[in-house]
Amino acid sequence: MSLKYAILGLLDDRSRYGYEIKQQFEQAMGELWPVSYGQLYPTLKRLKQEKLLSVRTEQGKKAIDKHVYSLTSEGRLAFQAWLKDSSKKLQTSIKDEFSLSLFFFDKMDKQDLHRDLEDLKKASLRKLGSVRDDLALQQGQNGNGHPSRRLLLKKMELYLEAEHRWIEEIQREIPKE
Amino acid sequence: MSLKYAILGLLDDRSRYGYEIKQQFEQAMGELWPVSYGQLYPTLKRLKQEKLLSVRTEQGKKAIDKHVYSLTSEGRLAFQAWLKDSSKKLQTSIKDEFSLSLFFFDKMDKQDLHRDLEDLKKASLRKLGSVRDDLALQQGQNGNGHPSRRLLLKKMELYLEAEHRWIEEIQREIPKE
DNA sequence: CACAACATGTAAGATGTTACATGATTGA
DNA sequence: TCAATCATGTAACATCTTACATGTTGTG
Repeated sequence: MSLKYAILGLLDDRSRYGYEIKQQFEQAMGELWPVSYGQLYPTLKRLKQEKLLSVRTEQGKKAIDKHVYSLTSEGRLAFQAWLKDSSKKLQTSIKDEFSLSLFFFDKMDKQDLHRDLEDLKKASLRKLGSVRDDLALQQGQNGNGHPSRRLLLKKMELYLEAEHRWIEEIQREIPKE
Repeated sequence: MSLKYAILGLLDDRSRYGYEIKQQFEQAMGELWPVSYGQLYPTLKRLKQEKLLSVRTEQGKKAIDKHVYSLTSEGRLAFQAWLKDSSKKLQTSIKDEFSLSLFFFDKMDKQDLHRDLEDLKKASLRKLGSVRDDLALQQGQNGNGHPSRRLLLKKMELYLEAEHRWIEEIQREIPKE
């Protein structure tokens, strides 16, 4: 349900075609929130069926026609209602494969585990570094980047720090045996 | 792909029936990792088709037969290979509805936003409190609980702290206007 | 000329949730 | 007797990823 409102919101400003929606969203959100065509185009189709969007075909210089989407008034209302709705949640899910594997902690080779932990820690720090670089860049071109990009990057930074701390905690707690 | 290995791992110790798998997993993982029947039973069926599990029907006192699953040797190998595999990732996803809504930050009523932020902060602190209570409990019955439960709770605590910090950062950064 | 970027889409599958459907047993 | 717990499942939907399929236009 998120892509739906991302689309509606982008079209609230002006009409756009599919390719453009993806570019714009990912440019602002960065690598933090990728959108695949395999999801985008079917969603546009569905939103059209739901009468939240209308389409017109633009024959530009290009051979391939662009399908330019606009919000219907119904679509605009739907977006505004969503934006105002206060039930939007932060979804902090901690379910992932590595965490599951800890469930079988006692069956694990402790040396393998500590090797994996080292790798995960390195990966975490690498990501953290690149996020911080991005944040610094954002700060540099002051107020130029999309404000939500800064906030998202900040969120990512805080979460990666938490991840890193957690890994170190596991390293401390689990004997190398 | 996670539930698959949760099932295989639980059956590595001994045979179990579906209901029991769910109970055992959720008891150890707590509310942090719920498993629905709508996913469990189809997955069991699929794993049987993949010949990773075998089934026998147990007619106990109950009228409803229990379907008792055991690992095949293939299943045991699959589990061990997974457990040893070092490519298991930590998946820190920061994509959720609230974060998306920040993308449309400039379209938002700032008072609504600050009200929502207050609510989210309260919800975060509530969850954090209950996680910390659980952790204290875990500490109390020393070494009695499942060790991975402690680690998962700790992870949750760190992530909720990050979430809380992030919310406060947004509150600071975005003018109330 | 080759390759990146532009532009559209479909098909299959992974991974779940929610709601429905059924019925027995146990304890208050 | 009434509710909770035990026990099994299906069906519909939701959300997203990956791989496939096709062809043009601009740039080095």
